[in-house]
Amino acid sequence: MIFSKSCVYGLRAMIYLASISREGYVSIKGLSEKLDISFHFLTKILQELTADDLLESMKGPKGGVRLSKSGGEITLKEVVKAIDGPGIFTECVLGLPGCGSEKPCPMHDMWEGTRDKINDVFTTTSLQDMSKEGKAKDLRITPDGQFIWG
Amino acid sequence: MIFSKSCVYGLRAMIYLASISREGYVSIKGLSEKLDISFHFLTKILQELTADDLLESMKGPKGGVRLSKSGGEITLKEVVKAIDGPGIFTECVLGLPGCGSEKPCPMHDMWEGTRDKINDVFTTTSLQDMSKEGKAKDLRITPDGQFIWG
DNA sequence: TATATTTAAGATAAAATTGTCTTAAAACTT
DNA sequence: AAGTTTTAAGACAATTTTATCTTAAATATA
Ligand code: FES
Ligand code: FES
Repeated sequence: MIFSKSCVYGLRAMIYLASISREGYVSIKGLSEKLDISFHFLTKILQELTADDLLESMKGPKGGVRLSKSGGEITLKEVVKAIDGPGIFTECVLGLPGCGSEKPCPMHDMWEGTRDKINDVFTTTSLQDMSKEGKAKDLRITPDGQFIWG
Repeated sequence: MIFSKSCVYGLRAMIYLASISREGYVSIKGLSEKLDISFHFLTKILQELTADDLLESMKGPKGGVRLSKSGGEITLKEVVKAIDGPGIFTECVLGLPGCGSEKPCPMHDMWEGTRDKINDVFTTTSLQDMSKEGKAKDLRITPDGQFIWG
């Protein structure tokens, strides 16, 4: 798997949040049921996104989370970086420290272009792009496919 | 990290093996010292590659491992598949089962092209390509940079 | 103010990955 | 044939990731 499970769960949640109104907060409990993710685990992941200012949270009744800015202003890269860190966009594919800075590894040249492509597509794609795509074509964001947009 | 540590160690070892003669076997002990990888851990990884017929092994004095075919005939993809499995070349980036086969996920279209690029570059690059590159330019394949080609 | 709801934070547990150690089996050397 | 070297295999341990559970803090509502 290219991303950690935490990261995948975070992406699913963020794409869903981008598909709904940002008026008011969405409870994590409700989110976890809708997306079929463990409530406590999802809570932790969303806390990371809140700490990274991609989400705003509110305690108490009527509390929950919501995107801190419009879905069109949040890139997939921001979400991945907040959860898995920037590694996939920057690290040496052979795990050597300081990719490119000093002597690179043999795979550097073949990998750099691919990594740039990954970086480009995650930088230029927003949560809104994904939620529009998913909603328009009624695509899956849960394994069982029971998820319903809107 | 895009690949597991096992996979990275396996790639480093295979690239090095492609840089030397296939006459005779190379002891894993010597390999592990040269590459600065735990002997027992490396042994396990190379066993997977042997089971996958990318390496041949021989027990006893003068024993060790060697590439089962020339470095030009083994692709990076084969090595990755043997250790980490085919996931990165085939799986849904959102972790959903059966990417593309039934309803895809919202990220499918943006990801498929990128994944194809990863697949292409790992399919068209051989161990020999990497060992030639590394040897010609004296590049690193260990973190400390103490590794010496040849 | 008291109570219920909900996130925050951190302790704990389970599972997967990474790493080490021991014993067995095979092949060479003497 | 006996002893040494080396991979094979699997038990064991440490670490990281994933998941659960408990308590605290904040907010709304009655
Ligand atoms: S140094 Fe290895 S990918 Fe850049
Ligand atoms: S279905 Fe998600 S990437 Fe193909």
